[in-house]
Amino acid sequence: MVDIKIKVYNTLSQRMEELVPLEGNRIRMYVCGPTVYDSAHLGHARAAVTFDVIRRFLQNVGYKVTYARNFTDIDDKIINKSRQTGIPPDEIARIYTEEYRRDMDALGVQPPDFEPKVTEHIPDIIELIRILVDKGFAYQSDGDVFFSIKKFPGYGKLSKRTPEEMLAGIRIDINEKKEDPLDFALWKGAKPDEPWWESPWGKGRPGWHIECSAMSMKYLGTSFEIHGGGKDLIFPHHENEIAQSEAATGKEFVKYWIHNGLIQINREKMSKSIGNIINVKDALSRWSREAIRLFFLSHHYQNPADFSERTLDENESALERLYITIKRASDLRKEGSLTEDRELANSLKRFKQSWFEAMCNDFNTADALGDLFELSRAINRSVDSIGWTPTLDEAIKEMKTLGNILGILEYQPDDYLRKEKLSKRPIEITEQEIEELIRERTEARKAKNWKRADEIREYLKSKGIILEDTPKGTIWRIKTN
RNA sequence: GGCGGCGUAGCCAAGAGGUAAGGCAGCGGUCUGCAAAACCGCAAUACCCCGGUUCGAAUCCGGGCGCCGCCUCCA
Repeated sequence: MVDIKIKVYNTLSQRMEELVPLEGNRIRMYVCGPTVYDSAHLGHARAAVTFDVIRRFLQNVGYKVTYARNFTDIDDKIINKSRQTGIPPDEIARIYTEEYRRDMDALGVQPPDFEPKVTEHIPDIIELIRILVDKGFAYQSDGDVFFSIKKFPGYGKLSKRTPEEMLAGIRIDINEKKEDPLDFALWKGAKPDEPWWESPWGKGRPGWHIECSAMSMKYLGTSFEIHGGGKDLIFPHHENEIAQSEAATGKEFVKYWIHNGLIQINREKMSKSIGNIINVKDALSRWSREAIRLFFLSHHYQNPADFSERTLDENESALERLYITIKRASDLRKEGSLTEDRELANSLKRFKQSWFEAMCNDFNTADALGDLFELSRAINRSVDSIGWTPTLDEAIKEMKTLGNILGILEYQPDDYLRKEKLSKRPIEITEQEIEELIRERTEARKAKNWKRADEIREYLKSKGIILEDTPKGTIWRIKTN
């Protein structure tokens, strides 16, 4: 059994609640994945990283987590893209699905247990719509099938507005096929040149919301613990999912609704129309994946996160600090005091506990990171004052473990400090040349030829290489900024 | 117009009744041939403003000001 109390903010109740599984210690979570018609951007990345960390944390404290994230691979946007490019819709979907997987992998996001695609679940979707029609929640109208929001009394409970309020601000075109302007499509009759599937209502394709109901219930059951996604999905997407699912099953669909805040660029929404989209690939060409994760995690997941190059640079520097700590502690000779470092042991205990408290408080990664940095300082202090002790090994191990739950500190220190950074800012010098110059400089230093030694260090610095003279010799790393 | 959120040091960002985490940048010191890294120290004295509740408020309440999101495809 899991004996730790985790509090989560539930969008549905608008308050913090204790996370309690519907049964046993199993947590099922479904997160809305991308519509695959274009490259993944930082918004997709944040959602993926947020729930990746939630999943890792829940697993770490002992929950058995089943995680599903869908691909919407048939949709108006895909069809439009196909028209623009001449590439068939299924090919568009295939290209961007693969790209999304590569991008998420590059960000260190672990693949979900299930990644269902809409086009592979048409029969499940049709079956769900049929149930809704049979129960009188949905009606057919000229080849389309609509959900009748009037029939579902709870409509608006997630987004906290009544149908009257929604109607007041409505800007959508009035569709005369609908009985009520707020009704939404479950099934769309095929127009000429559109992909279609056979259904009891004629040729067509699923509406946008029904897929997530059908697929989440298929893989996770008619009721499950966590459903997540970006805040922008609360209405209408998630509101509609609740209506469809609960109308069909008569049961509560999801216990906890979790929504991550959106990425902003210069205090402004990131969007196609503004033209300020930052792709995952572009971000990764400039910053390490862990610096990007650190950027997300240094904000509470519910808050907006304002992107800027400066902030990302700062996160890269901060990450470097942690890796340098690991490196200098790991490089110590395992000799000297075999007794434990009491002070470090106490710090370790304290910061570890504080870290878990932060994570249990609605996955407050920003707070938790503070503990990681404090642990880092405690480790450095121990290295400076005592040197190697068994406690030090333990502290480093723990620091990595806590970092790993956040999906950081997964590199070997040298791989991060040299190779990873090298790939971000190519330098015009080879590792061999660097090593050779370091040897020459070491000789110069032995001869107390400080002029030559400083010359070499300055030269390497101009190439983006930082040298450090340590008791064990000279080490190098790539300059951060 | 309706609904929701935000405003904390030069910058980023936690905290949400008990006297301001952490990171980046900066300054001073220790260490160093000099550096770098690390460590120590300094740095918010009204936490947007004005009132109120309280022994006590950045945290709660009321009123302003500024900014943002959703209501339309969107992570």
